[in-house]
Amino acid sequence: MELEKNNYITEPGDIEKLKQDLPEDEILYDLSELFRVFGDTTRIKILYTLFESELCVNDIAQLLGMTQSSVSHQLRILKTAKLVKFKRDGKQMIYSLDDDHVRSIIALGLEHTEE
Amino acid sequence: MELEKNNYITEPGDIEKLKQDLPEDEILYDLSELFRVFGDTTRIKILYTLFESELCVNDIAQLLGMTQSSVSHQLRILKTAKLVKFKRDGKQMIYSLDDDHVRSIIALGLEHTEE
DNA sequence: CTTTCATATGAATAATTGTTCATATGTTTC
DNA sequence: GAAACATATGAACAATTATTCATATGAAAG
Repeated sequence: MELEKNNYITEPGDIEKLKQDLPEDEILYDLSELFRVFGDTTRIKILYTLFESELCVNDIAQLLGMTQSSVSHQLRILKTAKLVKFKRDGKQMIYSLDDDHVRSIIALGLEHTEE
Repeated sequence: MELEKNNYITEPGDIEKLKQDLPEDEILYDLSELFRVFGDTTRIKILYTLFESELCVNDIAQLLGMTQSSVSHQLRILKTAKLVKFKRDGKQMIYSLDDDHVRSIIALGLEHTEE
């Protein structure tokens, strides 16, 4: 039988201190939620098509060889995450990137994967 | 009945041109795969704990109130994605962030969510 | 070499999620 | 107002995945 012993690098008190340094659960949840949106091939592809020009739903679907329905579903998720915005033009909805974070986040991701 | 008509913003030929500008499928898949790793609350939390100091598995588990098994499973995914690295110290495995992309990607993500 | 401690891993389960199909909403044209 | 077109949306199904439980590996201590 062992007596009390502590092989940990951190002292037991340190754990408590580190725990307090963590951001609130809600913030970390929102953060992971954002990345989850980027974490799907279809959505990444959609975002990429919008890098160059704004496009309507049908164009995106054709470009990616996907159904209109599937693209529309995914656009909704991208809208909710404020990654794309849209305007109406007659019967069509024209989608475009919402802000420059999209570009920079994807660029950073590429830097990592390309290593 | 309508005659042939084209309401699209893009000309039919443009679609083909845009299609060629898209990166290869594999690159986009790897990219979404990377973000999928960030897209889980547990893994984001683990990464965050490693922002301040390197830690062993048990410390991380205590810090986050999770089981050792669950943390270990997630660490494996983070290892595979080259987001964390580790060294052995006796019986313990000491984990730390693998490169600075982790910090910058998370920082960018926070910028977006905090808006 | 047996026990203990720290971590890893495999299988099973539960929950989440992307796509499809059918249909609804909304706009334009006649 | 009816028909045609563009997009959105709800339900169902299939696939992916995070956690748990049990157990395996591997190191240190006696």
